[in-house]
Amino acid sequence: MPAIELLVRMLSRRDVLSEAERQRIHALPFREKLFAKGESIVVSHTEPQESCLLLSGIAGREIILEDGGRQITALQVAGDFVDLHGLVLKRMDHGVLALTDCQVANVAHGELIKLGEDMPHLMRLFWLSTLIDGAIQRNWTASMGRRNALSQLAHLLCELYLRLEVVGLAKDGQMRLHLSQLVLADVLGLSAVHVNRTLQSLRRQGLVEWLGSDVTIRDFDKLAELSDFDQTYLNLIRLPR
Amino acid sequence: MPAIELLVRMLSRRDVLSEAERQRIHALPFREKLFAKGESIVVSHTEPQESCLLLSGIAGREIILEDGGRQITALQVAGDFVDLHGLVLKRMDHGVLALTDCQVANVAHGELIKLGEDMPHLMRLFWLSTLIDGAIQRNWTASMGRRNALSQLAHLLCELYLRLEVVGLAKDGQMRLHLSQLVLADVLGLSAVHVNRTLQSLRRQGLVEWLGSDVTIRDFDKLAELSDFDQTYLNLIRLPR
DNA sequence: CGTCAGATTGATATTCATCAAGATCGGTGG
DNA sequence: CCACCGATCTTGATGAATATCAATCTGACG
Repeated sequence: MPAIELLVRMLSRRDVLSEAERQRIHALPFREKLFAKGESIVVSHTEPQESCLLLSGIAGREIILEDGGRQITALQVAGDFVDLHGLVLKRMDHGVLALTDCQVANVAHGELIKLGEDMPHLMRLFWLSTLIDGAIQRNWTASMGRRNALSQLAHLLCELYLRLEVVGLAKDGQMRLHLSQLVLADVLGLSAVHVNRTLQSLRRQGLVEWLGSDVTIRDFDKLAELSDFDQTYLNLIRLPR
Repeated sequence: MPAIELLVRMLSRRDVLSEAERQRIHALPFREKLFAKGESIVVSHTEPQESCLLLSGIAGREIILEDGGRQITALQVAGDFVDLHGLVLKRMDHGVLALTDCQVANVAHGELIKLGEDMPHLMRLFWLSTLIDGAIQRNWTASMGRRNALSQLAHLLCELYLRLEVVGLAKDGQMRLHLSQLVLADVLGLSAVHVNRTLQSLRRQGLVEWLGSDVTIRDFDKLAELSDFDQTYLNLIRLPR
């Protein structure tokens, strides 16, 4: 599968692509690049000239506070067009970090702008991709503000499961999440210790198994109920946009 | 000032608009509408056919949880293009509520799409507007996750001050925020009681005065320092986008 | 075999929520 | 003009959720 096909797949999940659009996307020139776990994919406060499509691995947007505290504000998985933001925002207000080894395809901003001007519908779909990020973000905000640690973690697992399923990386309740509890803590805004105890609670209730990086959702429905999960926000519907 | 001029002003703060673009925006047909405090501007899970530009007042995006808890995930002020989301996302995953009396200008989606197709640069600026919303959201996430109530509130006040200043609604440290502490609590993900005590602390430190709906920032720099505020994310820079 | 990152555990400290009771304030009807 | 009303703000007391600190344990890997 050519790298860029993942993008077609992600967009096709949300709208119908014409043959011409498909071809233009496949014609996009890109540079493949590898990042080891812990490396910065995009550095905060810089002005990137390319946008990167995540081909494999998990990346996180991070905001580092003055006191050294870190908040991961988003998780990106394969198929996500990480950093379309830079295309329009220019100067990054946050960094993107490889949370596992990551493979990305870099596409020059100029190419994307040209593509968008030629095919407004595709530009709207790129826009859509960032809006879905926004919708996810809103739901994280709701989780952090109004859910307890248990529901918050459960909600995150439901979300990640569905997102990975879309790109074929989750099935039958199973997925790989190579994330340490410390990273999870920075995602949820909790302490690592509390994440540990919260996870144990999910395990004790028989809802989740988490061995190394292999996660098994034992009972998605119960998990969804526990966390008041409503998947509307993931926009997993094919609509004319 | 014609209602739609606010939009021109908001965009001009981020990029240069050509005369042609200006004219096309002014030619946009719109319907003005009033919402009383407490009314829904956009109802969750519906599919709006128009996008609304907020002309005056304050609106909030809200997510209601099963247990009745509410999280306000964003505040919108005059000049904000509330609900451009609906244009591309179609089905709303959240509602927009008038937190004060609000005056809005509704523009049909069809008109916006046409405008965007004719003028790709304008479409990018609409996109930009939603990306700035996203950047703000990210920073709220960081605040909720990693800042204590005091810093979080201080951070919010710095942000609102700058955003209102852009549209001429804040000056010399003063702004009007007709928001109850209960609303503030739902914004910050705290209890109303705790918001009250946190506010008192800001007052005691001589950083903020809050009388009725008149807010005075006594010392913006200290407030910014206290909350580790970095305005990069508001994108208050005129750049070719 | 030693090392190191990550997971786990227990004890204690903080922050924040909850509950319940006044105090205040702006607006409204008589 | 005044009395009253509901909404909002304020305060105190108590409890729950989560953070912090400090060990210990585990498993992968050179």
